[in-house]
Amino acid sequence: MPELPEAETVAKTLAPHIRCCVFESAELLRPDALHELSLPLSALSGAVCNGVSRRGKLIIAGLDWPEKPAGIVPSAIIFHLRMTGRLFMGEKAQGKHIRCLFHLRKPDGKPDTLFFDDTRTFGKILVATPEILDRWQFWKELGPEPLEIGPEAFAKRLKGARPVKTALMDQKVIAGIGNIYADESLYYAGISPLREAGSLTDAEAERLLKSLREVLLRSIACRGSSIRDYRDADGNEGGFQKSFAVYGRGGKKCRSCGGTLERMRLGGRATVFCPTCQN
DNA sequence: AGCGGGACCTGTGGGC
DNA sequence: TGCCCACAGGTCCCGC
Repeated sequence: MPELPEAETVAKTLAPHIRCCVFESAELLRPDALHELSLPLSALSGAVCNGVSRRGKLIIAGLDWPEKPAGIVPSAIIFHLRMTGRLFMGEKAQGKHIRCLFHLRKPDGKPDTLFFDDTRTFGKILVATPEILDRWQFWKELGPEPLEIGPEAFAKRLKGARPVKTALMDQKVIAGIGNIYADESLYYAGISPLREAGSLTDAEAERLLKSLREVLLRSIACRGSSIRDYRDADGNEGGFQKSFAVYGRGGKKCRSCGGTLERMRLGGRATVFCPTCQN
């Protein structure tokens, strides 16, 4: 799933469920769901969730400590859902791919459980301190947020001989863009995914950033895209998949020129574009 | 240095 | 109906 709009939607829908809840205990059903840099889940006991945010495709549950215990105290739990990770609440385990359970105590004293479910097991949980984040290369190198960066800074980051689509999907260049939103934004910007990243003019880079923002914001408004696995924290599908212009539409008609959309592989990923409208 | 390809997993859908 | 293969929203690692 989870590119930026899906991570944003999960963060938004998860927050009201877990904000102000106490983490009492956790069960790790699949050990490799825990990131190699993570503190053990036992370090969470007594933490209170102070909110849920997002950075790129990462979902971040912030932690407060009403009574600080001795020892190392985590400041956040970071979830990377990768392809098929899901976060949702429930009374008891549901589904056969639950990787981790977090037992919570709500402000009213009632129990609740946060589930981390992940069919393909690529997803990761990181119980982190600021020092751990400082050692996490992926985090340190994560590029700027596409909804915050300005056009000049964005243009400067698009460089090199590699295809512009590959650059867009590089989390070091810009955070949160995956296969869907790379293809969609390049289509709306009228730029071929094969163009050398460094060959874009300032005007083209600005157009690409504008398209990227518009696509991301439209998708966020639809609560993300559900191709197959993705659901928000309430179990609801997104709706933006109904609006795809090119993703998954190889061989179909371009909605702008009526020509046939071309499908190819680029950097190992399925890529769809209009050879007439994008150059 | 930077690229392409494969690996990591499980499930699904299409073609035969 | 059933089998096999290709493919799936993301990163990481290796060799060239």
